[in-house]
Amino acid sequence: MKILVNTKTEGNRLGRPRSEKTRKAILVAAYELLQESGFKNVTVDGIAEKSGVSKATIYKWWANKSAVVLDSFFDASELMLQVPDTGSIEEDLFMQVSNLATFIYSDKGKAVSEFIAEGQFDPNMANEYRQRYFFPRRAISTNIFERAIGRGELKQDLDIEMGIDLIFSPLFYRLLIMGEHIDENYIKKLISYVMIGLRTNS
Amino acid sequence: MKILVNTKTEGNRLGRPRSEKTRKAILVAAYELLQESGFKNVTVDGIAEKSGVSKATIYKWWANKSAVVLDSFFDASELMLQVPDTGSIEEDLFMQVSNLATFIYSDKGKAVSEFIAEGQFDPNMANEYRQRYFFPRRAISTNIFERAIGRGELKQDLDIEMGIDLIFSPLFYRLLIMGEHIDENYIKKLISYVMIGLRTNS
Amino acid sequence: MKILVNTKTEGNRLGRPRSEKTRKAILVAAYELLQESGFKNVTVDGIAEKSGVSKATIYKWWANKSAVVLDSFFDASELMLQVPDTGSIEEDLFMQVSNLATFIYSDKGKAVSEFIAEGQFDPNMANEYRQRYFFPRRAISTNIFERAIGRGELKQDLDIEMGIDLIFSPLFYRLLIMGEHIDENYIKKLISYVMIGLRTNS
Amino acid sequence: MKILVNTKTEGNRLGRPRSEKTRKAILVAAYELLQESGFKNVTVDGIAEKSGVSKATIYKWWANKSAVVLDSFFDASELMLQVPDTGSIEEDLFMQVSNLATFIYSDKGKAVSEFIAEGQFDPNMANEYRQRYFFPRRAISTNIFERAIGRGELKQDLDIEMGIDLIFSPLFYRLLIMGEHIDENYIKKLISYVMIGLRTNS
DNA sequence: TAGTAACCGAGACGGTACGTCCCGTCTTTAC
DNA sequence: GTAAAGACGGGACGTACCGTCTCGGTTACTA
Repeated sequence: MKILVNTKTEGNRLGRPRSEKTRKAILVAAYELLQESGFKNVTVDGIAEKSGVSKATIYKWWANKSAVVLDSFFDASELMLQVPDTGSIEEDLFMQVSNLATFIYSDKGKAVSEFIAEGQFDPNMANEYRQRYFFPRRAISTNIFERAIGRGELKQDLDIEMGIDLIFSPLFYRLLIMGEHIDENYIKKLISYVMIGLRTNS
Repeated sequence: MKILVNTKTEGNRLGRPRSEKTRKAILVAAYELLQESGFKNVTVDGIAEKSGVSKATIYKWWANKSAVVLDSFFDASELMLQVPDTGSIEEDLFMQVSNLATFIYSDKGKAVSEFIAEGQFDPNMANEYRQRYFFPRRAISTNIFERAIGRGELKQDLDIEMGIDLIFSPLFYRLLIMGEHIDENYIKKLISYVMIGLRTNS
Repeated sequence: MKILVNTKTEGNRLGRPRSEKTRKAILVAAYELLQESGFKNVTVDGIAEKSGVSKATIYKWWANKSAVVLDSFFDASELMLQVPDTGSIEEDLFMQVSNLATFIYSDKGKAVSEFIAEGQFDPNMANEYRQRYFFPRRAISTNIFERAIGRGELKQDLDIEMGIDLIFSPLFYRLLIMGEHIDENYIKKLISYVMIGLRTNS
Repeated sequence: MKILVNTKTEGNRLGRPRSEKTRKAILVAAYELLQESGFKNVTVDGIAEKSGVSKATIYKWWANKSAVVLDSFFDASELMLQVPDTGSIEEDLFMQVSNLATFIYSDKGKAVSEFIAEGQFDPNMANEYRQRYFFPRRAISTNIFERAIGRGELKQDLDIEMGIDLIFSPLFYRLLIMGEHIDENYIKKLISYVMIGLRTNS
């Protein structure tokens, strides 16, 4: 499931092997700069200086600034995705959405909206974070919905993809377009509204 | 309702008045470049050259590139917002959402996602397009919802803001994050799912 | 006779005029760096930093490092070319050659051999210093020879170009290829040897 | 007389001996690149790739790019220096100078001026080509002059070094500074002019 | 015939400079 | 005062080549 930006098939043994220390130094520097200054203000020169690595080395392994920074983000987020399983679809979804919301509004999470923004101008980047960030999260939600269907809580013929869209998209709409935070009440109400339409008896 | 980027004009009377021809030339050039090359590839030098206007003049009236280009977009979209009123909430919403979707996926509309993207790095810009683009559209939706409540179609105590979020946010989620188009069937199904939760009898 | 690298026809009046201060700052910085570090170690970044001018400005007016540095050299050498006229061809030539030798072996003059060197890889540069440095000097020598012919000292049908070559080329041969200095005795002996072949009665 | 760049070999016996095949491959590749692209455009990476040898190996045996390329030049020029002996100083010198001129203006010989150029910035290199290229040639000229003195053609107390300078330096002056070719007539005239000054009866 | 020292290919790496691009500001003259 | 023309400082970009290094693997003397 995890798609890496660059590893160049580990099986190569010819020549001097890539320095793990260097790779890590780059990612750490990139991530720190991202936290300090935000995506727009991170520069490759800056990463090079901070990490003590030459620009050429950075450009050898990553296509451009976006690629390094994105990679540094995933490298830093040791992202044990939790799979909520409380027995109630509302509970499960609430946990997942509010965890996500908490992260997205946190210092560490503010990069997410910057990545989405940059992704509008850089299709490769967009594809990358979709694969590495959003798809794994949607997979968990799919699981949550499937279990709920199995328990008879939700319609048998439910369009799960749309269910997920309904639950998560307001979060990003508020974040990206309205520029507003949402709170727990909003999430609870949202879930309760949506669930009515998805239930067995509706 | 319409908020302009720059007018400051009103009360000034001394000296040569601002040339309307120049203003228009800038906006037209900016808009054409936006269509041709996308937001990122528009440059102020480019606008100046294409319009035969000096850069100083552009910077005199607009704060930066984003401001001109955004303004050119609104100047070009002679945007008579239509207020659907079919007597059915589903019909009204379907019209509004599918119009919006059609636009957003069109050549002219692709700028919207670029503006949202740039807005993540430029709060002023974000505020600007919110005021000029999104709030007017939400106002119409509010009207649609209020009429439906009045007709008894929807709950009396409905949280209209959240209703609007539920209907519109999947469109942008798919656009900005999933990078996918949505079709009429998606919109219809979406509205039908959501409406169940908002109806009087639910 | 003087051929300038770049002035772009003084008659232009539109737009902000080129800053003489900036031009001078660049040339001064370039010349100082040339003296301090030698041609190879001069960098455009260095000139930019030392002069407080942006690299873009430098590259706007000069094609590359060589062009600026060469220009700075001529700008610094306020080169009142002296035309010796002692009444004796030997005296005249001795003055000219030993002046040249003194300069070429001085700190300021060591750039000349670096320019010639660089000229082997950059035909434009070679042409430039030929026009600005060598041709004017040869013109003076031509004058010296012509006067001597007029006085009857030298053959009427003398190949003046070759005469000049014979007098000056050993200087550069010793400088560029043998890497040796020549002294006054060498010059005197050289002139006396050559003159025998060029005299009327030979 | 022949001074090699690197041999250091002599006394070593332990370990794997240096591969002659590798040495030759490097020199051949370097020389071909020199011919194709000129000195400035030869890169060590290029030599390594073309020869199938690693950069480290190149740097193990030569100090830098200049050293390899210069060495490749001498390796390629199987330079049986001919010693003209026609019985006439004019004839002997004409043969030597015109041979040199022909070479210097040929494709293979254009490297000479590039070496001289590079030598201005790299004293080691300058010393190297002086020892390997110019001194052997001057030795032959010395021989020619000495024989002529022995035959009574030239002055007994002739400054031979200066005689050689006078004959050869115009060739390089024209090549390096004027950027011009010289032809047979030039050489003949040059020799006849110079000889007058050097003869017994002058 | 086994050790071992030196050789060698592959290629990663730090460093330094390059020349380009675009931003937003400033400085002229012309209207 | 408005405007065109265009010079300018700043700052980042991505590229190129240098010379050094670190691996794994090879080769041929010497014990």
